[in-house]
Amino acid sequence: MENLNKAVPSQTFRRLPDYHSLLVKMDEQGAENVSSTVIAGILKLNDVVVRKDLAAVSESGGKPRTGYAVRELMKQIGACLGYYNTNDAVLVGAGQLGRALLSYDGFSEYGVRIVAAFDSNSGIAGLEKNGKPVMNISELPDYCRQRKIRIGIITAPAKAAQTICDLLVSGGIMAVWNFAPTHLVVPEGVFVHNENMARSLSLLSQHLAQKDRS
Amino acid sequence: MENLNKAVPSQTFRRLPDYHSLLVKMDEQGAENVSSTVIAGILKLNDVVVRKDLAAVSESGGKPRTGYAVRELMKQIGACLGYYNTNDAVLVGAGQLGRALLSYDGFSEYGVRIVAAFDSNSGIAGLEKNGKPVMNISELPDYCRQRKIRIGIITAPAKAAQTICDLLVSGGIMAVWNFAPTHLVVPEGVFVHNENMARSLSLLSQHLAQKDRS
DNA sequence: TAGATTGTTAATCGATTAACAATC
DNA sequence: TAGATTGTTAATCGATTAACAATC
Repeated sequence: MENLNKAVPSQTFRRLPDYHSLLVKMDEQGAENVSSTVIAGILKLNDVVVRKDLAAVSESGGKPRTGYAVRELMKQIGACLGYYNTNDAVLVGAGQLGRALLSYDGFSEYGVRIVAAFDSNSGIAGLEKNGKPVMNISELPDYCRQRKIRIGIITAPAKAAQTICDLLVSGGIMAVWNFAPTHLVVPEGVFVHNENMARSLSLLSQHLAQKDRS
Repeated sequence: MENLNKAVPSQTFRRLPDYHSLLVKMDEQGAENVSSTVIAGILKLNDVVVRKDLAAVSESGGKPRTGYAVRELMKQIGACLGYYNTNDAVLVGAGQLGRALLSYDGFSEYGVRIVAAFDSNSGIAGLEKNGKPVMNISELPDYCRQRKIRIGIITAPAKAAQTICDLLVSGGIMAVWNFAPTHLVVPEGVFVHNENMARSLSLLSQHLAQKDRS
C-alpha cells in the first residue's frame, strides 16, 4: 500500500467523484463488498487503474477474494474529496443560472454551502431566495471579510466577471468557481476553477463530427 | 507545421476554449497580432505549449517577429471547436437548472441550440420557456427521432438520470451532456460528458485544505 | 488447497519541458 | 543586419498498461 501522505495524483483525483457516486449507489443497494474489476467494468476503466487509484486514497485497501468494503471505501473517498469539511461560499450574479445554483441544496452534500448571493441589480437585491439573502454587490467585500468566506461563485455575464472577481479577491476569497466564459486574472495564491461549458459543448460537437466523418 | 489531419491531442483540445475566449477579447480590443509568449503569460501556460497547441490547429501558423494573426487564429480555433456547425439539442428536467440553461442563449455561440425541453411533471409540460416548448417526457423519443436530434442534456435528479438517458438513447441521441451527479450506462458509440459539479467543488475544497495545512 | 483478487514492479505511451535551429 | 519569435527535435516527466508476485 502506498504512503497516504503523498499527494493524490491529479488524474486519480479526477476519477474519485465517479467512484464515490458509484459506491453510494452500491451501498444503497446493500452491497457490502466490491472488486476492482466490477468497478472498472461499470465505469469503463482499466482494472489496474482502479486498484492504483483506490490504493492511493484508502488506508485499509482491499482484500484478496473479497475486494473492497463498500461503505468504508465510500467514506475514505468522501473524506479525500473534502465532503465532510463544509466551506461557506457566496455567489455573485443572481440571474437564471445563479438562482438555479442558489436553490440547489445538493452542494452541501459535497462540502460547500452557499450562504448569500449578490447582484448589481438593486431590484433583485433585498430578496431572499431559498432562505438565502440576495444583497447589492457593494456589500460583497465587507460581507466576505466579516464572515471569513473563502469561496466565491461567479454566475454573471463574461463582461462583468473580471470586475466581480477583483471584488471577491478584495474580500479575501481564496477560491473562485467561475461559470462565466472568460479567463480571469487573479493574484498568486488564489485558485480559479473554470466551469467550462464551452468546452463541454465542444466535446459533444466533436464527437458527433467524428461520427459523421467515419 | 504539423499535419492538420492528425487528431488534436486531448490536452490541447481542453485548452482551446481558453485561447478562443482570450482571442475574442483581444479582437474586440483591436489587437491584430499576438505572440505565444503573451498568450502564455496571461493564461499561465508554458509558451512552448502554446506554440505546439496553435501549430496543431492553425493551418497558417504564426510569423517570426509578428506572432499570430488574432482574428484568423480565433476563427481557426472556433472551427476546430465546432462552433460554426450548429447541432440541435433537447433538454430533460425542467427544474431550476434546466430552466436556467433553457433561457441561456449563449450556447448557440458554441454550436449547440436547445430546441425543446421535457419534464415528467405534466404541470410544467405545455408551457413555453424562452420560446422553447416544454413537453411531457413521454413524447421525448418520437420528438428526437423525427427531428434527428443527436444531443441530449440531462438536468434531472440523479435517481431519474439513468431512465432518462435510456429514453434519450432510444430516441437516437448520440451525445449526452449529464448534469446529474451519477454515472450513466450507455451502449457502445454513445458519448457521455459528465458536467461534474461534485468534482469542481472538491477541487475548491482541496485547494483551501492545502492552504490550511501549510 | 486452488483460485480469485489485490498490490507492485517494469514497460509503454503521451504530454510537457528544454534546447536550438529556422525565419522574417 | 540583429533580434524577436516561431517551429522542431530530443529529454524529461507523469500516467497508463502489462506482467506477475503476494495473499486470503
